[in-house]
Amino acid sequence: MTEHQVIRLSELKSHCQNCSLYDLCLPMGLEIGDLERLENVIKPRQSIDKNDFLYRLGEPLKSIYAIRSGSFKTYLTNPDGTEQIIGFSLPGELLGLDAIGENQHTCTSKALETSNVCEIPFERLESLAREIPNLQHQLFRLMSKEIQQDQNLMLLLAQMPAETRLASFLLGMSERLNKRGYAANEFNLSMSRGDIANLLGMAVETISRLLGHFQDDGLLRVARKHITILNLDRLRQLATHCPSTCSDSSQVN
Amino acid sequence: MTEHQVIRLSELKSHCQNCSLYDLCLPMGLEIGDLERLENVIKPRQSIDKNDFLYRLGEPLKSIYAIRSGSFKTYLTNPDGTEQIIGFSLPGELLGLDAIGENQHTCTSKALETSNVCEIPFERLESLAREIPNLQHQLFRLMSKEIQQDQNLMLLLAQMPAETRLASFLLGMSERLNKRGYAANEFNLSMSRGDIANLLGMAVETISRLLGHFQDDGLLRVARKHITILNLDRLRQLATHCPSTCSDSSQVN
DNA sequence: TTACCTTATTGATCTAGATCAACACCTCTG
DNA sequence: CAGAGGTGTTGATCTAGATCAATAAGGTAA
Repeated sequence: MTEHQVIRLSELKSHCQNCSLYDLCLPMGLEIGDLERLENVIKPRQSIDKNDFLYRLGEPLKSIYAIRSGSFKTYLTNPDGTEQIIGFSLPGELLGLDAIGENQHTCTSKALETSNVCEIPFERLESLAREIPNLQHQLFRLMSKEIQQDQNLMLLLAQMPAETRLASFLLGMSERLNKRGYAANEFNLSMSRGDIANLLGMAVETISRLLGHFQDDGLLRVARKHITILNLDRLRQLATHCPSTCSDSSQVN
Repeated sequence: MTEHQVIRLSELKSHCQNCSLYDLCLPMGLEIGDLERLENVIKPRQSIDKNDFLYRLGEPLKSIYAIRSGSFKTYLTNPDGTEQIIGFSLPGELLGLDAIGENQHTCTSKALETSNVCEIPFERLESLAREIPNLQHQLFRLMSKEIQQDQNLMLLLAQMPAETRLASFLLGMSERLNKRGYAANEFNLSMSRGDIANLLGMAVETISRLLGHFQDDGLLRVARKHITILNLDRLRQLATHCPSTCSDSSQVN
């Protein structure tokens, strides 16, 4: 009984300090004292079942969320009811920043698998940010990063051929997962082919075929959702270099 | 002589209070006292010639900019040297927010015509934002809006046919210009066809042809850069409704 | 004014990738 | 474990819009 209570009490508070995602997430760079103040604002982690919504289009902004585990897809719904996925989110990333502008969510976020999030009431975060300069800066930084990410995707969508889009997507997943402590060359995609196709603005069939080609060319091994990258360099070439008439750019970043 | 000095002194300070763009721009919602503090931080307006850069990819973040007059195009440059326009900016809008994440600009901004901007040193703005809650909120709001805008463009690029993209673009320009006090149904495009094509991920020829069709259909009158919208309702239909078979929503899981 | 260059329009082809179609396969449920 | 609905693969066609090509119309500079 007492033990049970102790456990529950301890779970009522987030522990950013012990979190392995610390340096990817909001509290990055905060000092111990400030960190504790932030932890006091963060609500206990919540478990979200697969296919449950974290928030939906039109809901008023209450909180933003930091992903502890699992993954999400975020999408817009256009007038005719079709959805447009605008991104997948991984542990350590913040969700809900879109809502600040209108004070309500402009998109919907749905769990791709059972996931855990830290909930951060926005009003309290905002006032805390005024008191902790680093926190304010961190928030600006994270929003700015999201702008950048979106812009990079726009570039892909506007002018890159399908091959480049998919290579770039896989590379991005690899890098992001790697930052979170997973292997860079072997991972599971939590989203369906349809979701990937939707994000990248192509047909499911094209995704399937390209994965096949990549495999034939010895770039990847594809087993359903499990991807093994066999030739990172060439994948990187495909992702940056556009294959057709791009003379030669010896820029490798 | 004295008169001359007086004039110059008065120009050394921005006057958000008298600015017609007040309620679109950063100072929106600030109280008089706070507004004056912000004005003291803002550097005197600067004139930028056509084709001059406001900032360039890779430059360290010093300031963000509010457009007073004129217009800009902002673009990424990808490895092979081609550019991808990620947006056009109009008076009252803020430029440079992308740079906060990496502390350096991740894109380039170039004047489409002779323009005036207010320069706002970012560090001073950031510290002022800590002292003025409304200003902080306003900054969050504007960044969030930029995220939203980018996401909407992603939707266009990923799944809308060319006709819808262009209709949506024209409608957007009309609405934004209208907010700034210009006529909604008659305006000049300051950017070239090539720039529009690049933004929307299509070929110049397609832009030209579609503008022709829109004109034939009585939607617009096109005279080089001068656009007159003749049938706003139908243009709006084209922009939202996708023209083909949008009967039922194709859901993606 | 002419000469030159950039931007825009228009027509004729071509192709990347969408769509259509058929099938294989998981993974749930009862 | 049979049957059903979702998800993935593969092949055959089709088409929106790119590319190629030629011309026109401004703009700018001498």
